[in-house]
Amino acid sequence: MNTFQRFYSIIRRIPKGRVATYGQIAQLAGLPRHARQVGYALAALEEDDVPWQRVVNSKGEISERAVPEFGERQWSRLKKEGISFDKNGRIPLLKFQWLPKASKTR
DNA sequence: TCGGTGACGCGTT
DNA sequence: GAACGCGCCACCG
Repeated sequence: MNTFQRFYSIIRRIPKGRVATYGQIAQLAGLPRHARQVGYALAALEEDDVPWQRVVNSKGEISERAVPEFGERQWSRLKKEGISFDKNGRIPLLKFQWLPKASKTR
């Protein structure tokens, strides 16, 4: 299993209505400080079986990228999952961040 | 092999 | 809080 797939498997565990940060994904994958690689992995993502929209940066914002169109799609998907944004366009992590240990089931 | 780039994050100023 | 600097590493020319 390569690095990317490790990240993908973690991301697939994020429950609907919750979000996780890049750094968090890296840490859960056993690779602390590899947040950047997580972003790179998502950029190279093709499959649609990974809830990439649930991954945001440490400030709770949707990271900017080459094609703004994807950012808007991410925003609408999260909105549809019940996640709300504050007036700064950020997600209140204290309320929506996924906490693996707190979420039972293994 | 080398250097630039990139969905990032954290400590320092 | 904003601006910097640096660590990290896969990918590409």
